[in-house]
Amino acid sequence: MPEATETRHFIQQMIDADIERGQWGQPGDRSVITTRFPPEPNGFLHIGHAKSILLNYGIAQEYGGRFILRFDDTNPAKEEQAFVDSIKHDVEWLGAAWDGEVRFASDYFEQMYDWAVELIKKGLAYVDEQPVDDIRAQRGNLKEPGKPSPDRDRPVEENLDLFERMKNGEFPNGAKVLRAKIDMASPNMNLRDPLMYRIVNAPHHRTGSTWHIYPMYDWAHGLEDSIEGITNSLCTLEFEDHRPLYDWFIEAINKDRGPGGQWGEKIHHPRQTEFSRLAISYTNMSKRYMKQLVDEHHVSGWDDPRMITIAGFRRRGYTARSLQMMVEDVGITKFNALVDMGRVENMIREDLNERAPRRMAVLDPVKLTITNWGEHGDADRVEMMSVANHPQDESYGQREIPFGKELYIEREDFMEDPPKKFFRLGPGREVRLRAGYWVTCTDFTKDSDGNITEIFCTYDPDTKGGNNPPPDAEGHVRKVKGTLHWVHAPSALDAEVRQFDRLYMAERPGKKTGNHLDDINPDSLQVLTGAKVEPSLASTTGDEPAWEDAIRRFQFERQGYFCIDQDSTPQKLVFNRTVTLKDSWVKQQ
RNA sequence: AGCCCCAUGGUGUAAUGGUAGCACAGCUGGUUUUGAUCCAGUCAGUCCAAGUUCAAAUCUUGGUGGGGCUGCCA
Repeated sequence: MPEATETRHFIQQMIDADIERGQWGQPGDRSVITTRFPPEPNGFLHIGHAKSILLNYGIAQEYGGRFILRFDDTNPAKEEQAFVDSIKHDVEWLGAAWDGEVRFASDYFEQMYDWAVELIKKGLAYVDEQPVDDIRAQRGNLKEPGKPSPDRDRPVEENLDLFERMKNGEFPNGAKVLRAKIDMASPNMNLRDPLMYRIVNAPHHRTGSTWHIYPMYDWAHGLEDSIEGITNSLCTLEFEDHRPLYDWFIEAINKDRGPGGQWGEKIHHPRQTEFSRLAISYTNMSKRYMKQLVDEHHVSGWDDPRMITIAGFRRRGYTARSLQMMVEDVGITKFNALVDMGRVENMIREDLNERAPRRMAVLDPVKLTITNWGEHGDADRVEMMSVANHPQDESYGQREIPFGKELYIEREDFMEDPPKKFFRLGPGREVRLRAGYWVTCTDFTKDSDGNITEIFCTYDPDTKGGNNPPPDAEGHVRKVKGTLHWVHAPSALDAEVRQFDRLYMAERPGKKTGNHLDDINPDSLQVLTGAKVEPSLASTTGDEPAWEDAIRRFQFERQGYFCIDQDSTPQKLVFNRTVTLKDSWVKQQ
């Protein structure tokens, strides 16, 4: 039934109040709301970024405002065009459509430079020529105030000259910096005369060799937001202490601006609000850790299905919708929460249960031969069985699957000496083969290691389609507890199935020893090369939904959800297990 | 140690001075040609202490616990 009252998180409530008050323009005008996602193009996006992207995009959508994608490319040493492309793809895949062209911080370098000059002229910034270690030592620490730099009171004209020469590339890396003149004794370290520019003589992926100085993040970020008219700068908790600095920079620029002012109009002052970043148990969101996993080949790449990158989730078979649902589920707060990985898995189960067509696949096959198949017709005959593609959704229709004398069933569905609660096959036991027939085990063979090599059954021709047999003379209907999946041996297709488990065994990887590699799960990847799948998987069939990313996903009945991997070819099918089905039998054992 | 932020069932959240609710997980039962899904029921919470108030999860103060801040990274 319909939703109860929709609850609004603290950021929405704040924006509501701002709009009502006319914080950004006419009271009541919702369309002024502008948000942004500002990644640095130095790596792949992860699931934590998805929260930020979807929050910012969702706000813009909700208010009828704008959502901007801006690359924060202020450090030429670490950034690459290739990452720009992967990030755009991931944002798009998530369903967040940005307004107009993609923006780049580097497009604003000239404007930022002019403002820096303005601050120098206002006596609010100075060039510091000290070595980096001296600057660091003077900054003090958490309990001791800093000391002013000997360069702090350098005359304006000299600062202007030096800064221009920095820009022109007259000095080597690290020779000089531009600093804001704020308060070396501030209890907030960010306010102890923070650096605004450093010299970096390196080519930039977009501006080439135009610049020899590059703005520091703290100087640049708020200005980028201001230039783009961002109303709400949403960021994670660790930037809380930086907010006073961002405010200071904007106010410093706005000093003596406005009507009658000598510097022009005041610039826009965005409102920053912090929320907690996403943390998921058994994972780590650190870009550094992820890079190490890739570089040291603990995984196959940034898009390894075990990675929590957006690309990894995508390749694993997660849908954008499941990620959207997850972000919605965890909500927006300032509390440092640790989301259980199980919640994330539940989201993809929920989505795929609804949307994935059903198929049958035997991952670890053992042969099952029906010994009386020839007694009720041609022993070589193949009967086509009709089965629903989705038990809860008739619109998915039915498909025909072959059934015959020789089948494969799952090895774990047979026990030589099964306990009472084992509702599957064992000597003398009868089970239903889904949409096939009921079969009773009459015999089996083993190899010298004790492995089951073949199972022999008789089938009941009165149970075609898996249906109950007719009642006996007294009106009793024979019942069966278990239903097994199977494939027809002669027509089954070979497939490789990659099964993934969590990459880390610890809830918080690296927490105990300080090294996340100590918590790596050695068995996080299991490749099954001998799987047998039903022939309909060979090519796309009409019942498959039009997945927005064209990745084909299925439920393999009684197993889990699987998608076709990018390594798959018509000659060699490769499936990735996205997630298992919930399994109360495993728990019971 | 200084400054900043946070604290509600197992987990994630709601309640904005007036009945502590929802979801997931768990457990019990029902349906079921997937031990899935679905349905019903059930367990379980305001970090501690003092104060303000007719009334406190909510406001105040103090504690406790957790997170963040000492890059020429973002």
